[in-house]
Amino acid sequence: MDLQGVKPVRLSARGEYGVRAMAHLALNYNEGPVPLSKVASSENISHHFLEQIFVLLRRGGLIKSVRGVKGGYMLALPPREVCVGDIIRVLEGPIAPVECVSENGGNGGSCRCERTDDCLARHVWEKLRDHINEMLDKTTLQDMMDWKQ
Amino acid sequence: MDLQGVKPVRLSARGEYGVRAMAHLALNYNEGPVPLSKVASSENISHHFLEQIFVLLRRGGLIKSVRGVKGGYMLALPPREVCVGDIIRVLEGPIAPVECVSENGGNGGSCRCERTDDCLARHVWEKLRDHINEMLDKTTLQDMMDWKQ
DNA sequence: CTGAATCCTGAGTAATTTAGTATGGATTTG
DNA sequence: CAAATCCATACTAAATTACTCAGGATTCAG
Repeated sequence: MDLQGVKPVRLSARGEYGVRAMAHLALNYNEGPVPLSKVASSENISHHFLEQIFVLLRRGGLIKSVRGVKGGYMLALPPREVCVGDIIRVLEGPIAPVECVSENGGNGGSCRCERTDDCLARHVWEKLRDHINEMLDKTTLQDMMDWKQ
Repeated sequence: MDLQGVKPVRLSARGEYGVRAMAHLALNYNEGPVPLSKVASSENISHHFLEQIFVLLRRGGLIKSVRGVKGGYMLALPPREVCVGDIIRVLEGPIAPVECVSENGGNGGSCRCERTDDCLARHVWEKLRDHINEMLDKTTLQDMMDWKQ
């Protein structure tokens, strides 16, 4: 068994691109819509793939769109009010290290372990899940811009 | 695009099973080797798949094996000295949310974003990576047993 | 009022990864 | 020697990922 290409606790390209694209929109907040082609080329993301990502972000209420010539996308809220956790959850679903401790998880979903209370590992997964969510929810797009120097 | 089956920041079955199996061995520390079949059946894990996991754990120095009848596996160190982060890294490689901030990553690997310094997202990934590793490195098998009541 | 720039929608797909299975060999104890 | 165990390599079906493809709808400029 090779361990090449095995990467734990990873985001998919959707989440990674999505956060980068949202940061791009944050930098242009209040300057009118930014066309998708602009974001795609400047962030080096496939145009069509980014289109799919923006569909999810729009449906999730994180961005607004303007159609037609001079159209484009813009943040639906000020950068201070959009956190990275929101972006990732909209693009990838609930954040959890294993199914057991996922939102819908518990025991209803496709949990790989049928025990609940007497599972020694469960508490680790819960703590990890909460750590990750808390950190991502505390970090806003504004924070990301402020870190830049 | 459906969001079914999309789960961010997940462990693979290898990591999840591995931690459960190690916890099982921890409960039997200093009581002689535990046969793989015992762990597999009691943890509801495929025998052959768990065999592959134990190969990695042994090569990683986390467990020792005894061959033959009455053989089996046991922790190579006391539960206090084995952390969850070690287990996951042995089974799944370096823990990082995106390639850019992975061990080998930086810019050498297959990073999806070629910018390094001026990437607004980078700092978020670094903080998230450090948060996750720190939490998993602070949690030992002994801690997991102590949490049980 | 037409053409270009944009957003919008759904289907399709090649490559990779995952979570195993299959097969058989090596070692030790009773 | 037989059974229980570990050890090693190769294979594979299903799912997922990261897109591409094809075309439609809307708006603005000239």
